[in-house]
Amino acid sequence: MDLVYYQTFREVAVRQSFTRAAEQLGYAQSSVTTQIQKLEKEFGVQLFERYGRGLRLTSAGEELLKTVTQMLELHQQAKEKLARQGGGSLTIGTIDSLAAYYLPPFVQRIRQSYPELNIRLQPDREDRIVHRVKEGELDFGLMLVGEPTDPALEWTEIREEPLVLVSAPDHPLARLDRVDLRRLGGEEWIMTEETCNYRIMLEKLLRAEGIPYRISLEIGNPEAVKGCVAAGGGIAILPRLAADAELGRGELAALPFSHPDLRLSLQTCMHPRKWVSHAMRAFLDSLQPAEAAF
Amino acid sequence: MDLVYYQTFREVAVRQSFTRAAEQLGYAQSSVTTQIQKLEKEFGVQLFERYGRGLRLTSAGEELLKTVTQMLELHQQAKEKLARQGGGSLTIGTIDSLAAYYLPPFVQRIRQSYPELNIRLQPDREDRIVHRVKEGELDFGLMLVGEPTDPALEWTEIREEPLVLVSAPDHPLARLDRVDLRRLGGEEWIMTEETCNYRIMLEKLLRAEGIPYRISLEIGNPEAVKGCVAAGGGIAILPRLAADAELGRGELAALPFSHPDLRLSLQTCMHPRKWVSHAMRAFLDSLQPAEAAF
DNA sequence: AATCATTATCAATAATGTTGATGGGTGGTG
DNA sequence: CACCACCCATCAACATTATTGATAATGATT
Repeated sequence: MDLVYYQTFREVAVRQSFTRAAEQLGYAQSSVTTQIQKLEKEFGVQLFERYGRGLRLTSAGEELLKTVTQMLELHQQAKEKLARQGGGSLTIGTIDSLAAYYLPPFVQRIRQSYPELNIRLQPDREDRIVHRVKEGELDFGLMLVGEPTDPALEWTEIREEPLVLVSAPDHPLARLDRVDLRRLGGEEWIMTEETCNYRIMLEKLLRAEGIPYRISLEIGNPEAVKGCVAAGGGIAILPRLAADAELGRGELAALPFSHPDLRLSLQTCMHPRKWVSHAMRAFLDSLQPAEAAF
Repeated sequence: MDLVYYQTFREVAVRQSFTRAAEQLGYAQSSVTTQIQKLEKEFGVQLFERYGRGLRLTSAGEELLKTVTQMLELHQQAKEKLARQGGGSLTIGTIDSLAAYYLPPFVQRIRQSYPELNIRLQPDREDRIVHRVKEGELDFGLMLVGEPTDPALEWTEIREEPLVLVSAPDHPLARLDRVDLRRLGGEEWIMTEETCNYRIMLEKLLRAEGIPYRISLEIGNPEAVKGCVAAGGGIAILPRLAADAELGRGELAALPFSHPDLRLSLQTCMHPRKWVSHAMRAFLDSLQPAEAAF
């Protein structure tokens, strides 16, 4: 049963006239008759009593009118809702550091623009995020990578994100003017999980250069890593944004070290055929640094 | 937008597959594709993300699914409701006497069979009932008539209803063995309204026979008529069912009078093209005395 | 009885829905 | 890596359904 029939039915009921309903809706009068007949056949009851001077809903018709009004209402609401794309949900997979130190302001902003939006921020390991984006469980992923890790996904760089080596403020290395790669030999490391991109990058570099190292502690949580480093448990590599606060407060020291191969960037990844809702588009755009007008 | 599209959409969403939804609904797979595309065009959003290994609702799709489920639910309910014809209303116009002494048991019975039915019992004058039945304001009328008063309506006789002349128990006429027409000359009458059918019949008869009479009191309410008669205010004509209780208790006396022209019958009247709901049909049938099986 | 206003009917036409064949993409397998 | 199995998209032919204008039928009004 077509919804336009219901609309016609309602119009006829309201105007108490086939003719005027037809005019109103831009139909020929005969079409209205046909449509109402279809409805009456569908439901197996008469909906109107056709008297000479006018129409009257039968009691069955009155019942149907109630339902039809609700249905048209629902349809209208659905249309508006989907058009605005205000509702719905946005499921983002990201890593702890970004969830804690990068995303909050953006999330707050999108919540203001789309109050009905249901946002899920799911911290996870990078490899799982990539997998879940491919499966469609996540609308998109946001993480720190050197290079896109999966060519089947669509990667967009937002900005470069510096890495820092951190130690306790009283660590011997922290007193040097410059720390070069070889000076790191033999240090005790506190590392994030094996799946962590920048850990992978660091290990690769150390191995390539033949620098000996020992991972005395592996912790999946960057907060805990910082705590252990501050307590003198070893040195660690972290995205600068994850350590900024502690560095500022002098709870951690940033080693004067840099290496061209340790370049990380903040990137989003999504399925190449992902359908992007208004809200998601807005969110993604908000992540992009403003570009110069031209 | 056809409701079958919504059904298809729901099926696809549930089965996570165009192909299986098509099988389930008896469509070709291409039809399902087309239908979903129509929906996506209608709402201007993508409803499914087509990944290689399966489908996934977009957040817009999830929103729509909620609405669609409600709409299909509503439609289903409406269909059942109208098929049962359980709900709806039944508006009956009738006269006081019948509303008070005849209809109650039938009304109770139909309320049990159709608990959702909204019954309105509207006491009114006979002429107004006929008018309102013609206008469609009433589903049908039930009244006492000698002959159908309006040929434009469809009249159905339920049974004959005797009329009785009543007086106070101590009235001189009440002591006679038989009262014939002429003995009524000069009596004081308490009458119902001018529009009352049996009053009209009586007056016509009295005039035709040249019997003098005086209407000392005209009361639209049969209860009040009985009260005034019992108080010795005069004699009155009433349907027997309206006086039965008082006659049994000896509060009123039935004069031993009868006349072949004073014949009344209980009849329903309705518009000839009235659409009769299940409930109304059942009610009308219940009024009819059981017929001999044959 | 004639007129007015309204709904119903009907056949022609327009619009829409459905289908089977086919193409293209994806993921799993040897 | 090529192959297969699976799935959705596309397309043109076809089937079905909706719409229309003309006209008939009906009931109310005068």
